[in-house]
Amino acid sequence: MWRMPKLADHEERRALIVAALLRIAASRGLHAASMRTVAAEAGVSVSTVQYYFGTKERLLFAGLQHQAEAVGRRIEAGLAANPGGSVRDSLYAWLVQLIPVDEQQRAGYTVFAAYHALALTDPALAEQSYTRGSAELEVVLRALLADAQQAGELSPGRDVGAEAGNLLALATGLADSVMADMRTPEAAIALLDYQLDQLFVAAFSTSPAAAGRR
Amino acid sequence: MWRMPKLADHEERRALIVAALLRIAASRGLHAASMRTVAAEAGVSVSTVQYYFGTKERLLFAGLQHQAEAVGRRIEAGLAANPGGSVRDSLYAWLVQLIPVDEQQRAGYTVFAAYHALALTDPALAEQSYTRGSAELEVVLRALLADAQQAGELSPGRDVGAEAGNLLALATGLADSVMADMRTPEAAIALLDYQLDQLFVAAFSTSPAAAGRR
DNA sequence: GATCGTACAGTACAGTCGTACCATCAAAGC
DNA sequence: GCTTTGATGGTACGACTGTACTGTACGATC
Repeated sequence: MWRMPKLADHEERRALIVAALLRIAASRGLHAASMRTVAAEAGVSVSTVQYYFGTKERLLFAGLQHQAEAVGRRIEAGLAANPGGSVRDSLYAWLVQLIPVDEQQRAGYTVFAAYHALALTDPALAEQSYTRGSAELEVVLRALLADAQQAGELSPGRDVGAEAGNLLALATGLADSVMADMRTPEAAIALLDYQLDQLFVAAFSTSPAAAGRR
Repeated sequence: MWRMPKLADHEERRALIVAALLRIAASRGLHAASMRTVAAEAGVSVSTVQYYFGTKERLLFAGLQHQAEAVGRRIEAGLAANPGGSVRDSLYAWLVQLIPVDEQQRAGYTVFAAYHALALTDPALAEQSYTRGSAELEVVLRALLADAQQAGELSPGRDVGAEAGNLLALATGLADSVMADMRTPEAAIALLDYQLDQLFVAAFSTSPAAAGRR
C-alpha cells in the first residue's frame, strides 16, 4: 500500500469547517448550525462538509472535541505563564482561566453551554463531554492544595479534597454568573481572589503580585 | 363588555400543554419539542396548541416562566420548612434546594440548562431568563449573612457580600457537577455543608440537626 | 330556536433539514 | 496520454418544521 496522493490538507480543511461551526454556534446558537449554514460560513459546499465529516453527528462531535481541547490548552497556558510563583498564585492563575473575560472566551462558553445542554439528553454526547476533563482538573487542584498544606500555607483545619471540589465548583458557578450578566468578569475574579484569601494564611504577604491584584 | 362564555379552563389547558412541553424537553431535549410532538404528548391536536399559545416562541416562553416559578416555589418551601432554626440551618435549607437530588429535580435542571443555553444567543429569551431571579436570591442571602454576622455567628473577617455571591456560585457549580455525574447529590451537599462550617464559628454546637447531618 | 363565538380537529403550504447520488475537475501514477 | 482517485459542486428526495386556513361541533346569549 503506497502513499495516498495528498491534494488537500485534511487537518486544515476540517479545522476550517469546525471553526465555521463554532462561529455559528457562538453567535446564532448551536441549533442554527445546519449543514448548509456551516458550509456557507466556511465558504465551501455542503458536499465538502459531508466529505470531511460524513454526518452531522460527527461534525458536532468534532466541534465538541475542538472546544474541549481549546479549554485544556487555555488552562495549561495559564499555568505555564506563572512558573515560579507560590501555590496560591498558581491556583489563582488556574482558576481565573475559567472565567470568561473577553468576547472570545464568552463565545467559547456559549458553545460549551449548548453542548452541555445537549449532552444532558443525548447519551452519546454525554459520554464525551467534559465530565472526565473536569474530574482531572479536580485531581490536579487537590494535589496543588496538598502541597500548600504540607508547606503550612493553608489555613488550619482545611480538607484539601473538599476545598479542591469547592474551588472548582465556585469557579464554574462564577463563570455562569458572568455569562448570565449577573456580574462583570472583574467582579467574579475578585470573588475568586477573596475565597483564596480565606483559604490561605497570611495571604497579604505571599507575593507582591497577589497584593497588587487586590 | 360582558363576561365571555367560559367553556374551557384556559389556565388548566395551558398548564397541560406546558407540562407536556417540559416533559419532552427533560427527556428528549428542548430541540425535540416541536408543535407536533408537544401536541401529541399532551394528547391534543396541533391546532389546540396554536389556539392557546399562538406561536411556538410564546409556547417556549411560557415553558421558561413555568420552570422559573417552580424553582422559586421550591426555594420558598425549603425556607418555610425550617422556620425556627439558626441562620446556618436556614442557609443550609436554602442552598440544598439548588442541588438536584431526585429525578424530578434533574429533569427541571435539564430543561433549565437548555433554556440557559438558548438564552445565550437569543436576546428575547435572555431578557426573561433567570438573571433577575438569581440576583434576588443573592440579595436575600446577603441579608441572612448580615444577620448572622451581627449576631457574631460568622467567622471573623468575613465580607458578607462576597460570601453571599460565593455561596450562590458554589451551589450553582455543585449542581452542575451533579448534573454532569461528576459526583453524587449527597457528596455535593456534604461539600456545601463543609463550606458552611468554614463560614460559621463553632458550627458543631449551633444545633443538633447540623451535627447530625455530618 | 336562530345566532354567535369558543374550542377544537384536519389539512395544506412553503420552507428547511440531513443525506444520498451524480458530475466534474485536477493531480498522481502508470 | 491515459487511467485512477481524491476533492468538490450541484441537485434531488423524503421527512419534518411552524403556521395559516378551513370546517365544525357545542355551549351561551338573545
